[in-house]
Amino acid sequence: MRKVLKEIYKKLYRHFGPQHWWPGDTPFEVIVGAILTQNTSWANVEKAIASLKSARVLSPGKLYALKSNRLAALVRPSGFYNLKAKRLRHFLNFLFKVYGGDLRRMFRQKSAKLREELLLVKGIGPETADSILLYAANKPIFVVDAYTKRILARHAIIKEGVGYYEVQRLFMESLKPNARLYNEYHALLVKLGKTFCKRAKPLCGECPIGKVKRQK
DNA sequence: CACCAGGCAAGTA
DNA sequence: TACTTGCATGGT
Repeated sequence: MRKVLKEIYKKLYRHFGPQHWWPGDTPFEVIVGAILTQNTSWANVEKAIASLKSARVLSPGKLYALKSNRLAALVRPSGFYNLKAKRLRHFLNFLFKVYGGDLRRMFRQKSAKLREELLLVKGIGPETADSILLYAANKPIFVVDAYTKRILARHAIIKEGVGYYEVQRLFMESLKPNARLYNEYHALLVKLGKTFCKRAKPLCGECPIGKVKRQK
């Protein structure tokens, strides 16, 4: 089992190559993207980020100073705009209250502690918290999503319906704690999922990891 | 037309 | 604990 996940990574990387995921200009942009992308395609998130940039408000202080309805209007292209405006606000409240609005200070916090704090923010669940830790803070925390579970289940590496933390632990106990690796691996799993592992039509025959030896 | 996209909170049982 | 639903839009 320890080796299976490494083998899958190699196959995915050979097949798809590097994904250049989360090309945000700043860590703050990545965090905003992590909240806006919830249940939303990345293309629409980019439109929302672009509108924030053109309004020149894509920084913690500027965003914090916006009225809620103005913020909602700016993030409208990403969908769920009223909800997401609130969620951004909740995060900013936390950031300013606990870390004085200073992201670098926040990232200096121990990742386990920061993770707990992020999960207390309304609108930030496990996947978003881990995305922030990995993609914005560059901490070696593995991000699990629906594709990750589905792909592993299809290859009989896990059972259907296992919890987020079980899957996360599996990755983190099998791989060295390397943020660069976790970053690429998660992105590759999403890529594979979109290509071959949709719910409606499983195409595991053509899947590049289809022939991985499955052990228990 | 149905279904999905890089989820989460709140309500219910 | 484990489901269910609202949240809103744009692409395929």
